[in-house]
Amino acid sequence: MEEEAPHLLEERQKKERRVGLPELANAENGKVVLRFAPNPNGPLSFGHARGIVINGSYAKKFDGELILRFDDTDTSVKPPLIEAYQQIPEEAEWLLGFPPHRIVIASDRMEHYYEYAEMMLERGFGYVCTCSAESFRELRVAKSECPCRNQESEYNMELWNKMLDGTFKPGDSVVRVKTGMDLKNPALRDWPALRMQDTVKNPHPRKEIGSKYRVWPLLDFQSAVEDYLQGVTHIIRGKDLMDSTRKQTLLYQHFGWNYPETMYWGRVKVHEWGGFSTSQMRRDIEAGLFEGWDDPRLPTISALKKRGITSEALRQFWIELGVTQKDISVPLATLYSHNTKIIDDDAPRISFIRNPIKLQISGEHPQEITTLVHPNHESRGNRIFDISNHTVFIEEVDSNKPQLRLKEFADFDLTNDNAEFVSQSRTDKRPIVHWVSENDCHNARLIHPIDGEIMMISGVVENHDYEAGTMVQIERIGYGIIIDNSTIMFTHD
RNA sequence: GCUCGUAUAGUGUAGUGGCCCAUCAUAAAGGACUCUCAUUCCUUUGACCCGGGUUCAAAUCCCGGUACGAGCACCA
Repeated sequence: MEEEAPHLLEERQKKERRVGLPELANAENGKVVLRFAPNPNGPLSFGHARGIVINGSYAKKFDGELILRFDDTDTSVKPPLIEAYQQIPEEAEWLLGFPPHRIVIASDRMEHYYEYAEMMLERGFGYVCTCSAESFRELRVAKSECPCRNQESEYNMELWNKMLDGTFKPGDSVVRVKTGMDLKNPALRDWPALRMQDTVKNPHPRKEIGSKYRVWPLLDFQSAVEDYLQGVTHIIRGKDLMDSTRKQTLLYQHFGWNYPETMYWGRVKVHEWGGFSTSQMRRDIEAGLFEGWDDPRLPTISALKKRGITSEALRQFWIELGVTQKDISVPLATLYSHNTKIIDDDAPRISFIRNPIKLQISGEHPQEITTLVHPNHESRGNRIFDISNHTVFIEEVDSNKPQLRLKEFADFDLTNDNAEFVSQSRTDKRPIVHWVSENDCHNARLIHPIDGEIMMISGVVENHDYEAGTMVQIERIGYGIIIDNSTIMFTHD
């Protein structure tokens, strides 16, 4: 049987659960080229991370390339932010663990777009349309052609030159791709490829570009041409761009090109954040509602990084969600759970006392207590608390417990601010609370972003010399990241 | 209005006609370990949108409905 019908044996096998990313159609090892193309109108946000992680992971898996492309062709509606040109590649590298293989800036590639626009006009599958946006909208709905559609290519070139030399003004004309006004899908009918922008009034923020160009490509055209020029083999993007694929495929047919393989993901919301738009965040920051792009309340990559979310957790999170076209809403708990698994084994334990209450200790007791930096790793060393002055701090919420055990120290009975030593060994089920000795702590604050507010919790923290950026486990509170010697940012439970 | 897409436990996700009285994770609840409300481990709860059809056999294919989302921008 093995020889005659091996497939029958194979089919008996239990199907294994697929883990990780789904298969990529027509992917040849070493020849896969993917791209992620954000508008640099702000630094990367949580949602962008999906594009970086998914495309980057496929590039890595197939030993291919990831292009990071700045689609910065709009200077008025969503103008680029100059800092983003540097910040985005840094954030992309942080997220991926490797830098993008190529970086392409659309505003550096205008001559190419012009070249293909002219080719389109010369070959007769594009035309300069001088109808107003409103009147064309009516034509699109009515499935009727506009008069400009049947112009000779010489005349189109004439009008094109009027766009280039500024005889035409923004709004006067636009270059359209001839796809058909009778197409079933209204979104595809003779779509606009290039338009004019007033770059004197709204100069491009890159100073080498500034007011250099009047005519600018729109996304569908620029992206399509650039994907071709860069040899992109696979496009993975949001399903809101499905009609973009259809538009671009029609353009590719005109040029005689083959469109890349495409995959889409659905819309993602986070329970705690709702939707998020870069433009809106930019307005809010400029209005002073937030401290900056890395304000811990914001769903940006820089904020998450600053709060102590690891890139590894972000990668696992997005890969786990996969590339389904479902519109989903996920809780942050999922991301936090990944993060906990990554940091816990390494995070030193530290005591932070919120709203500290000072306690005088009476009775015979040890002068010094030693406890582990990490309960699962003795090799990580000890923490030492000196209580020779008989003074410790506990949290205010613990101070109303008449009987308690100071963790790793001893059982005590409380009366007001006095703690009577009972026993060093554990004698009953009294609650165990964390504490610090007055001799080994200093004033500190815990920054806790919650519900759109930033709570500043003052207290005392045990003395430590952890560097900024160290992830710690704050005993009985959660995980946090060291900001400086007297500041910890709360990361999550 | 036209066009397109999606629909599996609370939340995500696997599943492409028999292996599925449905996978894994997360969440919740309970428990073990533990001198943290941490980590680790164990247990439990819990789902194929609805209605037809095709087939010996459907979560999986087809049709209809419903719900949700997206596009129809001189934004990306």
